[in-house]
This record gives sequence, structure tokens and C-alpha cells, in this order.
Amino acid sequence: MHHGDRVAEALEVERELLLVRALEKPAPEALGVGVRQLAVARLPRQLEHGRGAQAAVEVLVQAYLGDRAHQFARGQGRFGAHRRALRPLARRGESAGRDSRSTGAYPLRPRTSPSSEEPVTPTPRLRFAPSPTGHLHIGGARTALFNWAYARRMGGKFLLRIEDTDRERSRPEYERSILEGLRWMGIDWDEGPDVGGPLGPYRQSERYERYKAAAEELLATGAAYLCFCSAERLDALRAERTQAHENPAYDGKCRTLDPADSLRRRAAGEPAVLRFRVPAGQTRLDDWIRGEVVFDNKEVEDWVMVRSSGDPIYNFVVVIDDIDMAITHVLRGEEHLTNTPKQVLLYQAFARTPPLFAHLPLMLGKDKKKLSKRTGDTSLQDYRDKGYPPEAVLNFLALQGWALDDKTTVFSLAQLVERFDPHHVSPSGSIFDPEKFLWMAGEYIRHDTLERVAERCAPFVVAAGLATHAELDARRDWYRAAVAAEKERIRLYSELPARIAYLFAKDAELVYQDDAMAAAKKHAERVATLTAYLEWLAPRLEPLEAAAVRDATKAWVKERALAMPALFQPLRCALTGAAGGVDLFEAMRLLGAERVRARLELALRRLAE
RNA sequence: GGCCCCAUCGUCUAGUUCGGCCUAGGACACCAGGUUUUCAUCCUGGCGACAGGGGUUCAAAUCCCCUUGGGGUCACCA
Repeated sequence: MHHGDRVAEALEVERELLLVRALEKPAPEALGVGVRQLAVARLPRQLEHGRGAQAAVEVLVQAYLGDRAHQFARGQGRFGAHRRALRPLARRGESAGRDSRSTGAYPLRPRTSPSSEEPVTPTPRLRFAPSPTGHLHIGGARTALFNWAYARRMGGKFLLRIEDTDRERSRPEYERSILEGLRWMGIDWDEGPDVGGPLGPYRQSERYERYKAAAEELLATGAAYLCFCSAERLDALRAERTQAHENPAYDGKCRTLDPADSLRRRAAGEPAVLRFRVPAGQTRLDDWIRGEVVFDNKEVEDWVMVRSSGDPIYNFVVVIDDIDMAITHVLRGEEHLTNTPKQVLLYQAFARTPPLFAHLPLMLGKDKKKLSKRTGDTSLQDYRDKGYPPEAVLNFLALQGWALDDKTTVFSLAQLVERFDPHHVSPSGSIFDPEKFLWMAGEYIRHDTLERVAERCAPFVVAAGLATHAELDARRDWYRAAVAAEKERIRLYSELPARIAYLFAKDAELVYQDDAMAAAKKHAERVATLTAYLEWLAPRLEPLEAAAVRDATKAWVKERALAMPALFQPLRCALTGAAGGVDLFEAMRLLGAERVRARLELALRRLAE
């Protein structure tokens, strides 16, 4: 068939489809997905712009489709795909080979060097590897969340490993705190220091034998060498290089030492570190999020793997552990990107294929710099203590670098697991927005059940000294009603106590806030109004039917030709001491008849002047 | 400074793979209305972005290059 004929035919098909669509008929299946999508998407807009269906079709056909014909004929792009779809027998498959970025499905890399019995595992294994030198950082929490979500989505394993090779700063209580924080968020793990697992131990300090063996192996093969340079020499070297605007890397002085000689010196007690011998050439990695990243090995220094004390260093142990624990995917912060060539080189030295790396964008503070302790609240613990619902934390964290779709901002953990794809994580950093976080916390509280909100608020109420747990339990229904009255006004659990404090205050000691007092005193007749109202209200107080009294009160105000605020502002001040807040009849019910009467009588005096 | 990464409303983001669904969508914040006894919620509307410049193409937010800007990292830390 001639090109021209094809084009004509295709355009005819398109025109027909558009007409079909414009007339609201179902589109025939045979027409191909591309065209259908096109028409479905474009037509409504055209119609919205005030054109009739016929005119809209013409616009589309002429302005939009008309001059695209030659591309169609060449079989390119979407139109080409459309053509191929229309002609299933036509040749396909020019784009057969695709890289890992485009196969959304399953980018797991098989291991290349099956050391005999090691099976090729199809199960993704991901890990979170915090170092217990502080509480769980909010950025670390997101890293954990993403690793966890992907493992769960793929039916893989998620494990926890404690990176405590820094003996000075690592503390057991931080380890506990981190585990607790993860559990609080609802993240669980299949293998870890507390639950064990087949490829443990999962605490680096318990794996030193393994590192020592690996180090000696590398030393024996010459992939690593002993370095006897003193700290002083290294410092001087660094200073010199920095001043000369050069990369302040190790100069390789000990690189060429005779290995046997070095071994003897070490045996004689001379302090030595183990350095990795970085080969010439380039090191590349195919980052899941960023694509190919190439480093010139000249930029990678002969880094230290083992301290002179014999303790191994992060870049070394992380690789050993990831190999031993059969880690297939590594999702971690972007700050690790420049570490990666060192690690890739190590994998090569062990003849292993590296895992698939995904370097997550950094979470930034208002100053656009990496979120750090200095920037404010950065530990998960802080948000927990402040009364953020864990679901909101999870949701908000997931939104830093990822989105469920083009519209949804509030979603559940289950939805995250169902949809999370690291390939669609944004490569650019995100500024942490506390405002939006607060909004989201409120969103979760408003939509949560009363039972749960009441339960989660209780510790804050107790901590504020309003009541004991026992007292709240004893008046369970009352407490719940108090929470119900404020549920949509609080954004954090911790905001509840201040809002219900008026219920716990002694009547005579209720504090009138300035704005409440001012509002009440705007009304000259306040005392008279209140007196009359109290008289009217008293017999209706027991039992108090909130809805009925509310209606009746409004009628009462109307009858006396008063403005609503003339009664409500003094009344609100008298009962709650605040200018805004709960429905007053709800407050009356919560307070009980006696206290309502008492507070009103007190107000007659307190608001008199 | 070297190397590396990044660039859509003030902020979080969709759209970027594979160029035409974009007259660039949503959310927070902000502004204006409505509902309400007030506050909050809720509803309606508004403001508001493809960093700049070159290419490639019939067509560029999307691909390429340059510039600019921002960030990360350069330890016997992780």
C-alpha cells in the first residue's frame, strides 16, 4: 500500500472515531488504543471551549491531525504505535531492547557468579541499615519506608541491620529507639537483630570475624594494601592539596610497598590501615532513579577499609553485609551517591554484581540544605511526642519524592504498598513543609474514629495533668463526648488538653481569656441578658437535650429582638472562658447542670464591670 | 575548589521513559465569598510555575548542548 493511501485511511479512521465520540456512541474496539485516548482526551476540552461537536471535530482533524500525517506514515511515535496497532501483521519490534529503567516490572539483577550451590534468588531483598548514633531521623524513616514498601509490594524480604562500626558513637539505647520508631510507624521486618534470620547476625559489631576474613582475602589478592602513613602526613597532604585547589585525596604513597615487607612491619606492631587499591579507568552505575552515573576512578581515592585499630569502616562492611545478606536493591539517600563507586569497585573485587541502587532525593530544610538536627525537629520521636498520628507521618513522608497519582495526596499504607515504584521517585530534593504536615495530621484525626482519637489523646490529657488514666476510664463516655466536641478542631493529639481544660477547671478559677472577655463586654446589656437567660435556661438544664435547647435558645434570642452574639458571646465567655470553640450546648452537656448554673452566676459578677 | 546530582506555582507534586491527551492538573499556604452561636470543619471561586539561551522537529515542560542557580560529597563518620 502506498504511504499516501495509508495516511488517508488513517485519517479517515480518526475522523470517524471523533465523530463517534462526539455523538456519544461507544467507540469500536478495533480502532486502537492510541486514537481512542487521543480523541477521548481532546474532545471534551474542545467542546468546553464553546464549540459545537461538529466544529470541535473539525478543529481536531484539521489543526491537530492534519499535518501530523507524515509522521504517521513513517511509523514513529504515538501515531506510529497507533499504526502498528491497527496493523497487527506489520513488522514490529524495533524497540525490543530496553534498559532497566523502562521495564517497570522487575529490574532484579541475577547474580553473575553463582559460587557453586548458591541459587539464583528471585526474591527481592531490601534492607534498612541505620547506625545507632541517634534517634531515628525523619529522612531515615522515609528511606526505611521506601525500602519496606517495595519489598512488600514485590513479596520480597525486608531486613534491618544495625551499622554500629563506629564504637565511639553507637549506643544500645539508640538502637532500641530506632526499632521502636519503626514499629510505631507500622514498619515490620522479616530479619533483624531482634528477630534473627538465616543470614545474620544483623548487628555489624557481631560480624567482625567475617570482615577480618574478607579484608585478609583482599589483602592477599592485592586488591587492598597496607598503608603506614601517619595522621600527620595525611593532614599535611590534605592541606596542601586543598590549597592547590586539587582533589584532596590520598596520594598512594604506600601503594607500591612490597607486600611481604608490609606484612612483616604490621606483624612487628607498626600501626597500619588497609586501603583499597582503586584501579585505573571508570566506574559506572545504573541508578534506578538517576540513570547512568559515571565516575572517573582518578576521582576515587584509595580509601581506608580497616582502621589501624582493626575496626572496619562503613564503605567496606556495607558491601560485605549486602553480599552476605543477599541484598538485591538498595534504596538510600543521595548523600551516598559519591560513595557508590567505592562500593561498586569492591563488588568487582569480589566478582559480584552490585545490587540495583536507587539514590533517593534529599529532604531539605527551609534553607534548602539537607535536613539536619540544627534545622529543628528531625527525629521521628519529636513528631511522635508532638502528637502526630503515625499514619499521617507515613503519608507525608511518602510524599517527599513520590506521588500516588496526579490527584491523591491522602492515602493509606496499603495503597502505598500497592503502588510504590522506586523508578517513579523524583530525583530532585524536597523542602520539608511543616505547614502541610500539620494539615495532614489534622486530616487524619478528623477522619479517624472517635474511639481511636480519644485513646491516642489520653496520654496527652494525662500528661497535662487534667486527669489520670483511671479517671478517664471511669468517665469513658463523658471523655469521649469531650473529644468528639473537639475532634475536628485539633490537628495534633497534643492540642486536645488545652482545648478541654475548661471542663476540668474549678468554676471559680476558670480563666477568661482576653479576647473572650472583650467580646463579651462589647454588649452593654450583657448582665441583663445573661440573667434573663439563666432564669429561662435553669429549668431546661436537667436533663439537657442539646439540640432542643439550642433551637429554643435561638428562638429566645429572636423573640427578644437581640442579635445572636449579644447572648452567645457573654455565654461563651462564662462557660468556656474562650472566644471560640465548641458548640455551647455541647459544652453545657459536658459541664452538667450544676456547673453551668455556677459559671453563669459567677459571670454575672465577673462580667459586670 | 575538584567530582557528582538536580531544576514545573512560595511549598509538596502530576505530566518527562516513549515529544502531540497541556488551553500545564492536584494538594498545602494565601486571598475573596458561602455555611455556622463563635472557632474549626465543610463548600465555591481566585492568585500562582515549565530558570535563561541555543538547537533537533511539522510539533518541545518533555530530546540535545550551553549558561545560570541550587544541593551533595571530598575522614582511620555513617
